[in-house]
Amino acid sequence: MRLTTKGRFAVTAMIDLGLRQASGPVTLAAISQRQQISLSYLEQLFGKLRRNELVESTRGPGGGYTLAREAGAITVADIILSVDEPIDATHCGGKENCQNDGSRCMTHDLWSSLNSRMVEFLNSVTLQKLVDDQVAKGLHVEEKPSIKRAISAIPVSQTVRVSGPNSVFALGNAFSKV
Amino acid sequence: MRLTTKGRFAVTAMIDLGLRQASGPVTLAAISQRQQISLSYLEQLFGKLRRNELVESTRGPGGGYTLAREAGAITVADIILSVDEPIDATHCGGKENCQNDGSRCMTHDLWSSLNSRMVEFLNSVTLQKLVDDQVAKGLHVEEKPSIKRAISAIPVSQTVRVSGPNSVFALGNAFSKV
DNA sequence: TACTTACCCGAGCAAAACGGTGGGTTGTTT
DNA sequence: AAACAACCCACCGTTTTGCTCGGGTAAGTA
Repeated sequence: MRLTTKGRFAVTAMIDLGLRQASGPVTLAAISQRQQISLSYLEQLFGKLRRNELVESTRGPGGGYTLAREAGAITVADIILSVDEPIDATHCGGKENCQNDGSRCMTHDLWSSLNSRMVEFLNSVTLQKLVDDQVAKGLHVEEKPSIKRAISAIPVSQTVRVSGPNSVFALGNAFSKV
Repeated sequence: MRLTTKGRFAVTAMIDLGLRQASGPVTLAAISQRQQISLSYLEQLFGKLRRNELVESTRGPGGGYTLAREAGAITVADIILSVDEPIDATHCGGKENCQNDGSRCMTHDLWSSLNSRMVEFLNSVTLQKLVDDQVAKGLHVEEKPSIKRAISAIPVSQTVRVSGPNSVFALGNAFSKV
């Protein structure tokens, strides 16, 4: 379990996806603009997220990404472990060829335990929780309903296509929670 | 809060120090041999640990490092934050110049909250806890009392000097818990 | 004083990872 | 056919990682 900005970008992008996917697939270009992450970098991240079956992709116009399962079933650990493949902090590569003077390489057990506790914790935080937090904060911070206007203004005109199999649920109930 | 092998090495070395400091200052050379970490790399890590007042050093023959306070008052977060100085995962450097289309840069609040939860968790794990775990595992894994023999065999002959102010408590009650 | 030990410090260095760019392809829809 | 957007891959400059080397300095011992 490594924890770098790479994993943070992935979580940020997934939250953005969780916030917007109600109105159909979300394009990486849109996430790139909103979250200020380069498109190609997002492509790399979502390639890994897709191979780890956290997101699903739809090609062609009106396509984009959606969550592969509900946000409540995706944890922060899932996301981070997908893009930040773990590294071994052991010099002996998992084998037991590092005993020197009686105290044999305590690195294994030590990190496997602390690591499992870390994963356990990050597994307790679901994407749904982070999305909810974001919605709550967004409402409290900006008191005027500029968000709702923005949401209802964005999709219709340019970004979202209202016909085709990719946008069946298009609008109407989008962000009904808000 | 970053989490790399650097922080792991630091924690590993600190556990080694916590296990051995009862018999006086522990040299980096000894930790280097036991934990298979290069001496100069350890020097860099312990330089940061000392500047963050987690360890104290004693120079000269018989010198080495000791914990600056009891192991129960040192947390994993203390260690990791000492050697792995944090980095900002925000593109806008703490300011609010990243609002684009209504949803202004949610990275700040998001990561500050998740980050504080991470630190909170790693702050709940003390070095004493890790040392105790290590002692317990060490006793269960190797059933024969080879550890005790090793401990009582090492200091007298070569490594530790029995005179001088650095080794007053030298032996006798060393590792009395074991 | 001379000597040893061991912390201290800085420069440097190969390898890896980070974050990003560019160009091209495949598939879908209009 | 044209537009769109996911997909794929190779490359790239920079930073970080781990580590080495070489010297310097403080504290003890003979």
